[in-house]
Amino acid sequence: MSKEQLNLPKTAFSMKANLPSKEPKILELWEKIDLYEQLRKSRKGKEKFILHDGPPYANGNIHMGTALNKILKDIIVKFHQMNGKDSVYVPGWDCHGLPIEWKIEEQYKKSKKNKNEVPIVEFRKECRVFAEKWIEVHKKQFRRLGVVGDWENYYSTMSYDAEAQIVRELGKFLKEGSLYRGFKPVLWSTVEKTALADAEVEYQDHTSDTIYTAFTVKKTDIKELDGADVIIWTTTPWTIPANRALAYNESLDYLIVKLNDDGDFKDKKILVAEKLLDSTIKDCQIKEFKIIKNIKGKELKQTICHHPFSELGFTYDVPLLEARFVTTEQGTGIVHCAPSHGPDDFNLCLKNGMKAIESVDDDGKYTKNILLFEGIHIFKANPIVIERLKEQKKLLSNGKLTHSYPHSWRSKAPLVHRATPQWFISMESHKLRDKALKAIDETTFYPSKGKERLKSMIETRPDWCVSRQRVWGVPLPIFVSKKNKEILVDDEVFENIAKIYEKEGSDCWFSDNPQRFLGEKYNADEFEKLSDIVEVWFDSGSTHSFVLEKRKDLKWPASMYLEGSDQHRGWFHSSLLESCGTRGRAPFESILSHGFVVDGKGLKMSKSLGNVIAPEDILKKYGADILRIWVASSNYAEDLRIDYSILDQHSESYRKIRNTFRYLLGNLNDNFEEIDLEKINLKNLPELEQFMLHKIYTLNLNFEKYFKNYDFHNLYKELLNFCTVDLSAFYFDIRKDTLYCDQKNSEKRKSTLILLNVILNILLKWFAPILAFTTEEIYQLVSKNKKSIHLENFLNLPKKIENLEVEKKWKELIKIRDICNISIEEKRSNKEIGSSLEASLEIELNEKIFDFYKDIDFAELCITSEAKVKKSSNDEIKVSTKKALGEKCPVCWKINKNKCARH
RNA sequence: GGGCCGGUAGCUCAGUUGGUUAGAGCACACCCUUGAUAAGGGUGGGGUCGAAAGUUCGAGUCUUUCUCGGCCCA
Repeated sequence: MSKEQLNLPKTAFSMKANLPSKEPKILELWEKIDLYEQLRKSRKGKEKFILHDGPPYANGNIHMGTALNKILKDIIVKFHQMNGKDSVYVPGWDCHGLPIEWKIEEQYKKSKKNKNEVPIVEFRKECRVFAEKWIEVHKKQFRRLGVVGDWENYYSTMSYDAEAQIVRELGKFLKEGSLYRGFKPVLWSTVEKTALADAEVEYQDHTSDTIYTAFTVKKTDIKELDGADVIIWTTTPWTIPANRALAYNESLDYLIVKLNDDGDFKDKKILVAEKLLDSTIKDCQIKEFKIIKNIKGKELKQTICHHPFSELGFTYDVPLLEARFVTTEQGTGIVHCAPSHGPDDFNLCLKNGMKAIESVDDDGKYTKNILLFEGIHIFKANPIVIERLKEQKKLLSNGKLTHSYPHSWRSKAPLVHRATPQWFISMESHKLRDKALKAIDETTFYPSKGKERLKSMIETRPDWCVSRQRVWGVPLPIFVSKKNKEILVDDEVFENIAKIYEKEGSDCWFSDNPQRFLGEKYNADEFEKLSDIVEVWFDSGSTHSFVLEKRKDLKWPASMYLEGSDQHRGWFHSSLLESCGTRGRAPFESILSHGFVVDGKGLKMSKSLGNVIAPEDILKKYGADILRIWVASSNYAEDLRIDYSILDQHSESYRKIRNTFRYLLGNLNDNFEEIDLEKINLKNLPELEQFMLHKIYTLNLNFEKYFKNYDFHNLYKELLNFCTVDLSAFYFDIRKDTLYCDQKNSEKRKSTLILLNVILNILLKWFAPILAFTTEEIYQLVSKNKKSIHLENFLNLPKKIENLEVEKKWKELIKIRDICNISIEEKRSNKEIGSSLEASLEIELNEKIFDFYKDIDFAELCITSEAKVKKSSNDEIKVSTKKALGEKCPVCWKINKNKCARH
C-alpha cells in the first residue's frame, strides 16, 4: 500500500487565521445576506429576548470599555438567538449634554466666534450634527467587532420622537405632583449671570477675607459648653447671613478653652478642635487661655447655637450637625454651613431637613430672604459682615488669605456657589423610593452583588434634580403663572408640545412664540416659559419609553439591561426611577453589570501611565475573534485585565481551537454531514465513540448551565479544555491510525467519521456566539445552504447518548493510560525509544479488574505497537515498557514481529 | 476622606457547608514526532492562596487590622 492510498487530511481551511483581513470579508457577507433581517425572519413569533442597549455618548472613538460592553451584549444576544428565541438588539446613542456643547464651543474658540452671539437654535443644530457624525463612526466600529443588531434603525435620545416622549414622561411627573421647584447651589458667575459646570472652571489665585467668628451655644448636654462660643473659620464672610448650621466631625477631639485676654472675649469659653488650637490661638493672637475640658466629637450631638446676628433678628436655631467632610487641615474643626452656598452644606442640611433658599439673585445681590442685607452685592458684603460681627462682639479676628479659587473660564471672574431655582422629582411624595426598592427586589442581578449596590444608593439618595441651565438638551416643558407662581399642569399642553416636537424637534422651544405651545386655552402673556433643559440622565432613563414601548419588534420591560458597574449610579439608576415613577415597576427583568477594563497589572488605563490599548490596535494585530475570546474568558464580575501578553495567550488558545477545527475538516475533507443521533444505533459504535458521545452530552449540560448563569469564562474554559484535552490529546490522537490507515469502508473508520461530524457540528454551535467570525468561516466552507451559522440553533442531544457505565470504565482507562505514558516516557528519556509506536507495553492489572478491561486494546489506547495485559494480585497497576521488536509497517508504522495484519 | 467590591502558579480561571500533599488550560523547560507540520504528542518544574494577628483539633475558606487595586461619592 503506497502513501497515496492513505486517507490523509485535506482541507481548504488554513492553519493561519489572518483574522484582520478575513473578518471584514465576513462582515460583507453578513451585509449581503442581510443577516439581521434573516435572524428576525427565522424567529418570527418566537418568544422574545430583549437586551435593551444602554446608549453610549456620541462623542469620540470607542475605547476598550465600550468594546467590552458591546461584545458582551452581542455574545448574550447570539446565545439566546441560537437557543431559539427572537433575540432582538437595537443599538442606541445618548446625544444631548455638556460634553458636546464644549466641543462646539471649542470649535468656536478656534475660529474666534463668541458663543453668546450665536443664536441658541443655530448652536443646537451644530451639536446635533456633531452627534450624528459620531453615531456613524461608532456604528462602523461596533459592527467591526462582529456585533449584529438593527444598525439601520438605531435609536437616539435626540430623535424627534424621543424628545417628544421625554416631554410626555415629564408631564406624568408634573401631573402627579412629584415634580417640584426647589433650590440647589450651583457654581455661578455673577458677571455672566450664568451657571457653570465644573469643567468650565479655572482655578486661579484669589485673595479672600478670612474671619474667626463665634456662635454662642444656646442648648447643650455638656455643662461646660453652656454659654460658650463655638468658633468657626471661613474665607467667605458674605455667606454668614445665610448660615443655618455648623458641622463637626464625631471622630475628632475638641477642647473647651477659657480665654483671659482683655477684649470682647475676656473670660469667655470657646470650642475648637484639639489639633487646631495652636493655629487658632496664633491667628487670633490669644495670649492667655486655659483648657477647661476635653470632649469627644460625638458628645456635640444635640448642641444648638445662636446665629452671631441673633440680636439683629437672625433668631433661628443653628444646630451642630455631624459631617465627615470636616477635617483638621485648617480652620477650627467646626465648619459653618450655608446650604444655599455650598454643595457639602446643601447635602448636610438637606439630610437634616433644612432646604436651601434663594438667598442671592442672578446679579449677586442678597434677596429679600436675607434680613439686613437685601440688595447688597455679595462681593461688597464682606466688610459689612465683618463690621457687624465686631459690633455684636462675635469676631475673634479677621485677615486675608491668598488661595486657589474657582474662576470663570470665559470672563475670569471669581465664582460663587449660589442656590438657584431647580426642578426636583421627589423620592417621597409619591413613594418613589419605596417603589424603586421593591422593583430592585423583583430584578435578577448578574453578578448578585449588583443588587445591594443599587439598593443602597436608592435608599440614601436625595430628590432627583432634573433641571440644568444649559442649552443642548430637551427643554423642560414648564410654564409658570406670573400671577400666582403656580406651575401649569395640563395634559393638552404637554401633548401639544410633544406633537410639535415629533414633527420638528425641540429647537422651536427657544425660537417660537410661547403661545404656539400653550394653544388657545391659555394666554402666553400670563406665563413665564422656562429656559432650563432636562438633565441628560432623564433622557437616557426614558429610553425604555420611546424604544421598548414604542417599537413593535421589542417588548416592555426588557429582558436585560447590561452595562459597566458605574451605571448603578447612572443608567440602571435613572431608568429604574423614571420607570417606577411613571409605570410603577422597573423597565428590566434582569441587570448584568461588568467591571472596568484595566491594564495587565490591574491599574486603570490612562494617557499619563501610557497603558492605554485601543480596540482598533487589537483589531489590526489580532482580529475581533481574539478580542471576543478575551471578553468570554474574563470574569466580568471583577475588573478585566488586558495587555498584549494577555492577548498573546488568548491568541495561542485560539490557534488550538482553530487546529481542532482543521483536524475535523481535514479528515472530513470539508464534507460535513449532519448526523441524526436519534437514528444511530449506539451499540454498533466502538466504546471509545460511545465514551466521546457521553462526554459531549455532559459537556452540553454544563454548557447550558453556564449559559443560564451568563458564566462565560467557565463555559469558554470547558470548551477549550474539551478541544485540547479530550480531543487533540486523546480522541484525535488515538483515531489518527484509523482515519489514515483503515480502509474507507471499515466500520471503525465510519464510526469515527460519524463522531467527527457530530463534533464539528456541536463545536461550531457551541463556539458561534463567541467566535462569531471563525465559526462563520467554517460554516461557509462546509454548509450546504450557505446562509449563516448565526441562523442555526443549538443542538438537542438525545438523552440516550448519556452512558454512565462507559464513562466510569473509561475514566479508569485514562488513568491507566497516564501510567503507561509515564512508563513510555522513562524509555524515551533513556533514548531507548522515540515514538510511542516503538513501545511494547506490559500492563499488570489486579485480577479483580482484569475481566473488566479484557476487551480493551491498550495498544490502540496508548498508541503503541503492542500491549500485553497480565493478571496480578497486586492492587497497584504496574506498567513496564520495552522496545517493540520487528518490522515497521510502511503504512501504519506499527512494529510487528510478523507481517502487519492490516496492511 | 467615606461607602462598596476585589487580590489563589508568569497569564486566564476552579476551589462545594472550614477537613488529606491547593487544581485546570495556556505559557515555560526538556524529550518525541515530521502522515493535524509556522501543527501534533509525552513528561516535568512552578503557589508561605496580598500581609499580620485571632477563632478552631484543623483556615485559601470564618473574624479583626493593615496593604495594594477598582468603582461610586465627597
